[in-house]
Amino acid sequence: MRVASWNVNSIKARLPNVLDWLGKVQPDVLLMQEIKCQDGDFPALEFESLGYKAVAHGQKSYNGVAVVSRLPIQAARPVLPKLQDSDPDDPQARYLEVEINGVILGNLYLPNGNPRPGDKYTYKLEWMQRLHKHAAKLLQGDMPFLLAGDYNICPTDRDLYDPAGWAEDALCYPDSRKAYRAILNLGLTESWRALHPNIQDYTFWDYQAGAWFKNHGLRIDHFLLSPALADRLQSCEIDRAPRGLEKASDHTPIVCMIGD
DNA sequence: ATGCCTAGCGAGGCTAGA
Repeated sequence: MRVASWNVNSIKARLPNVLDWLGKVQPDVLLMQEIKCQDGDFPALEFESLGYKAVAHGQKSYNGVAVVSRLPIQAARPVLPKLQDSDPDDPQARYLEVEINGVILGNLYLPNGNPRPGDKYTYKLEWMQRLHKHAAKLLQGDMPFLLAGDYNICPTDRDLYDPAGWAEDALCYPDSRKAYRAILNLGLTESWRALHPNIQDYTFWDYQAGAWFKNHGLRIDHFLLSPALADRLQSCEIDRAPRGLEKASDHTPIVCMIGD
């Protein structure tokens, strides 16, 4: 099963690019983040014409996640559980979990968290606690799973072009990295780094200041695999090509090959 | 170092992203 993740930065603005890429790369499943539309406005028919069924969990203007799959989607759960039942519901559409081929795929758009400190950073850390708790629960179950998407976490100083300049940013700040490592330390495998221990690459380049041209990027999109799924991991590659096209998203796709 | 881009909303210049 070939599974890809891509923060598309608006599915309406990116539809031709995404459809072209699907036709070329032919993943079985694509997890998308920042679709920036409500469920009813998601262009499901265009994906169906390529043989992909779509499930969207969106909201007006911001955020939003969606899964398209050419394998049957056996279940879909558009919610990351709260820490406490008494906590208020999260109005932001950032998580959509599906079951495909006996695998749970959690598609996530983790909060950016800037400016830090502040309410947005507090929300980021709370959201990561929720993800941590949910990962621990999934590990107690029988199904292999992955948690993939835009983590808005740059795991180490090797994962960006200018560590000193970004040290205080919510993507790199020690508390952010610590919360991310705590999730990994439950026993999950970050697929790209596991297979590429010694190279530097990125998944995001800002639109501004010639960041793409200068290769000023960050690696913030990740696949975290449960132990059973990590055993089946065959490859994981960042596909830079879409970032260089016209009307590109500021993120580029990452693709995992999972054996049967 | 961040708003030099880009997108949404909606109709002018805000918010948001990383």
